[in-house]
Amino acid sequence: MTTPRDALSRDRVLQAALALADAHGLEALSMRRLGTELGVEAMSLYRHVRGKEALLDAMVDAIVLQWVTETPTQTKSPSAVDWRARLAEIMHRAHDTLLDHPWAVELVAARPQVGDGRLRYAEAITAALFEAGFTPQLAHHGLHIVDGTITGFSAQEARRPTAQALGDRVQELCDGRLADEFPSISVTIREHHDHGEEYALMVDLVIDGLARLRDGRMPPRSAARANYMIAFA
Amino acid sequence: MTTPRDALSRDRVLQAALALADAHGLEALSMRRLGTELGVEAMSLYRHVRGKEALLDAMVDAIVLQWVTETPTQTKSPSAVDWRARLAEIMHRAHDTLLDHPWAVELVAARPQVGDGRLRYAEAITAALFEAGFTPQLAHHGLHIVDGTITGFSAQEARRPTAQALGDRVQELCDGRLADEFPSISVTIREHHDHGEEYALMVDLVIDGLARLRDGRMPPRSAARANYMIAFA
DNA sequence: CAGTGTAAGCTTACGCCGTAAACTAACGCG
DNA sequence: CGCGTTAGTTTACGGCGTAAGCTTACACTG
Repeated sequence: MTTPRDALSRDRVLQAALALADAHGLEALSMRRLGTELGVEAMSLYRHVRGKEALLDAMVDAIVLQWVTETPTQTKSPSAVDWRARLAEIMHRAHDTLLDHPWAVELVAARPQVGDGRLRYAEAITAALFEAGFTPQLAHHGLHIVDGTITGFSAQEARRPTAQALGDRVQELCDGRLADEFPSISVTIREHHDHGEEYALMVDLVIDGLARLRDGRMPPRSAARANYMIAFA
Repeated sequence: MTTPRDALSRDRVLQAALALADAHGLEALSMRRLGTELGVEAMSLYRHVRGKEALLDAMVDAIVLQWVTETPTQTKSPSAVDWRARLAEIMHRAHDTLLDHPWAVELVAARPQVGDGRLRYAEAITAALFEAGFTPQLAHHGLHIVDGTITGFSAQEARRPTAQALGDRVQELCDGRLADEFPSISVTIREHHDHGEEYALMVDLVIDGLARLRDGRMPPRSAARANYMIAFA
């Protein structure tokens, strides 16, 4: 009925979904609209995708995959660079990717589905830690620490612009009207703020912390959790 | 028509929404069902809540508020304890709260709305950092670092059980069937794993990093981002 | 006490959504 | 040619959020 050129395919559906989310946000991504965008009825999509949930999972995985796939201009092999640089690169790449696709933030946070992208991402981080001499146990922790940093901090970065747009109270804070109730943030909210620099700070903090962990250079445990548990159990 | 006892109110709606999400997950929370749960028609809820979005915002704020409100048994004033302990307490409390309400994870990640809860939460962290001698600039960074850690790492913890349940590939990994493609994680995936201990590790890492930041004890910047930007710009 | 304003809750309705099931039309291949 | 297979369509169902208008019951006033 149609030439092979414009035939649907799983990949074409996925790409269109990514494009639609990029252009109009996640809430605009409906099967019906996605079909329209592809010049096709909504139900046709189900030939190539199990359902919307599966599509969202695939979208997340496509994003995560970008965190670790090298661009064509990239020449050095991963093992050729210092593990610190390798981890920093992954974290910064994730950061930039999420800034480009802010809709992905909530999906990454909400959908733990394990796809090829996430596996390769986890493998890249763990391999870097192994090369740096981490024990399997610590490498495991390290993966979660790096992952948590990305999907938390870099996610927070990605949603920050929206935060300012919607903040009704934020304006009051800036005006100093809430200085009595919230004295500390009334001061800091006026701080100049370079998002990129702040994220770089966090990346360095985490990588440095990992190195100290590996070398047993962490100070004695604060036991704060134990205190907390006693106080609030 | 009804006695004041069972009259609706904004708070009753909010509490019912929290209970419904706790019991059956976020996807079960619809205005119609929430109404039914309260013995009322869906449209009645709109007398007390602007709409579903506003309700979700209120739910997030209620959760975040729990991260910094003291329980009745709590006696020490915040300033009476070490800033490290104070931060650790907030982070652990957030962790535990999110474990109790896993549906909140994606909401916290996706909804940057500033409500009273978030303001008091931000104030508590920033105040602790000020007491520890942080400059406003560094306190601002510190707030975002702590916040990012919570909403990323602790969120990741909260969704982990679901991850295992849905992981089709994870089983293959454990069986070693993917050892060629993913050698590193094939090793680490079998690591014993105490979530609480790992989170405590991260909390200590962050707090220690903040202290080093304050004291100017961070190693020279890795410049990894600069390299990355040159390589991939 | 009747009369009335007002707020709480209800009814109806509209346009979306995801998708199950059955249908049709084109192609590949014997 | 015939026929299974596959891609895409049609129709339909139940559910969603919520706009608009209606009913009811109470709180006051005169």
